[in-house]
Amino acid sequence: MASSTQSSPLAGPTDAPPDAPLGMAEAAPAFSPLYQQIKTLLLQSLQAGEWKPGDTIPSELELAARYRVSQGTVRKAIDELAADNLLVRRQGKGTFVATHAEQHIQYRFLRLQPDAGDRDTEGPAERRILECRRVRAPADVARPLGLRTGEPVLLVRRVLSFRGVPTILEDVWLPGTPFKGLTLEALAEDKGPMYALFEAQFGVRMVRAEEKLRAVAADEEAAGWLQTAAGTPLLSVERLAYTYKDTPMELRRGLYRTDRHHYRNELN
Amino acid sequence: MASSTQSSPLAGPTDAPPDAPLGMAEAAPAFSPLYQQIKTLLLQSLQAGEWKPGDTIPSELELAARYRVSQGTVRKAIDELAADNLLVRRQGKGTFVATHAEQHIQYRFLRLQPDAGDRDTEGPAERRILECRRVRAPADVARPLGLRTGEPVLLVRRVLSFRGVPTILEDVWLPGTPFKGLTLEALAEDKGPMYALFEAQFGVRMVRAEEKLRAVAADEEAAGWLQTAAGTPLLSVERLAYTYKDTPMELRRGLYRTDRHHYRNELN
DNA sequence: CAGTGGTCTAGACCACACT
DNA sequence: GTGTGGTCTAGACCACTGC
Repeated sequence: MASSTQSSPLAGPTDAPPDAPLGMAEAAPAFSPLYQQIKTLLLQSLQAGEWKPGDTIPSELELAARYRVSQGTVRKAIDELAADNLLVRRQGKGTFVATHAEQHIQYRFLRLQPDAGDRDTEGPAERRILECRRVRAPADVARPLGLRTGEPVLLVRRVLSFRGVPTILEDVWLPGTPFKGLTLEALAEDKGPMYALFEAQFGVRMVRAEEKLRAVAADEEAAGWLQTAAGTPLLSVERLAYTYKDTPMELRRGLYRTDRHHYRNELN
Repeated sequence: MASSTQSSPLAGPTDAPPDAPLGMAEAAPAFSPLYQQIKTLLLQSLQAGEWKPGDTIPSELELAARYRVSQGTVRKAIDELAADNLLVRRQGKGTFVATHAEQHIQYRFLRLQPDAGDRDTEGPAERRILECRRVRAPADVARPLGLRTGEPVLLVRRVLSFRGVPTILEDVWLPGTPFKGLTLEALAEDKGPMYALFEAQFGVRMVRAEEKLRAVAADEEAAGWLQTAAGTPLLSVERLAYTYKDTPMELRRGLYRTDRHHYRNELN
């Protein structure tokens, strides 16, 4: 099996045309290893919802049989998906679709931490939804989300508090179509991460995100919500979150108080 | 070879004692796979300077022969080290020790980016060393570096400018012993990343780092160096950088202007 | 061409979880 | 015990680099 260069047991679309011109019209023939093709197929199954967050996917041997490759090959594909946090392996139990719910430690994307000392006594954040409105997307929201200016979007504004201290004020912008039906009530009643609700209610799983940080001065409104003085330095965090296939699905603009907390980052 | 549970072809220190009590005194027997042991050995060779940054390490087959394991096993060990950015694989050429010099895109740890638009015209940073002094470590510097208060450390203060605009003011604290002989002149003459100089001159390779970010107001001194007004919100970035074996080797406290730049982060 | 890393296989066995 | 992921091997062949 491993020999015939690009026989591809699955007639995948990644194959080069069987009679590509020898002159090579443009790009390289784009050799793609078998395990990459498997990875793509698994990704498609995930995206299509064949297996939902929290589900266990078929065993390595099953998948190997389905795709007509060796166990080692599907293993390598799964390894990469697990490295990207799309799948979670659990020895003896199986391989699971990653989820923002019950993800042993919640708030996977929230990098704000209490300063030393308060580590243990912190407890979970108290959430307060200020509003949830359907609006037309301003240009600076539409562009990053890949929408056109004026298309309908949802705007959720909320405040997170720790130990009673309002610490985060954020606006969450969501494209209107995939999140049709999201209400303030649903958000207010929900416990657990917002991204878990997105999975359960709308089948949208956030996979990765990019953040841009700045230091800004609190304006009157922000100062009010965060119970601090206007002009106080705040950490501005703009997050663009993506689903499968690198599709942007959420724009979040937050202001963080950093007098008792800090934003923690690891560099490798 | 793969069978005898823990025969360990290399008599590594990770082996469980051959006659551990069946009652299991305390922790688990700590089963450690072969490839992990190989990884540890490679790490030791790196740390000992057997192969220096930029060097090519022995081929997979050579290492497999040396350690008496299969190629696949050393491959997995190297894979993990490459994932941690300690090694770099180059097909057809070999496996190399990662380096901060010539690392195709420099400043691996600097996350500050020009805002959209200025991307191309930015060019390299202009550096100005303000001072380089030998001092006694204050408590808040000694602790994170794993030193005792009052031990000798080096303090380097510098300003980085982009397109003529002073943007970063930072204090770099280094333990005195490993960096004995570092002078302002050496720093001033050097081009290229500071971490490349550390590798070349002192054999210290920075492997990973942790950063804590905050928004703060510029005091008079910072405002002066950064040519801005006192009270301007600045991004405070405290970085602890580690060498091999998770040894902290540098503490850096920086203030970033974020009016034309932002701190970019990827969440996975 | 030889040498390096990269892919793929087939099969054996180990560690872990559930029943 | 059965089934799952995890480790290890041995060998074949492919892709890339440089002599």
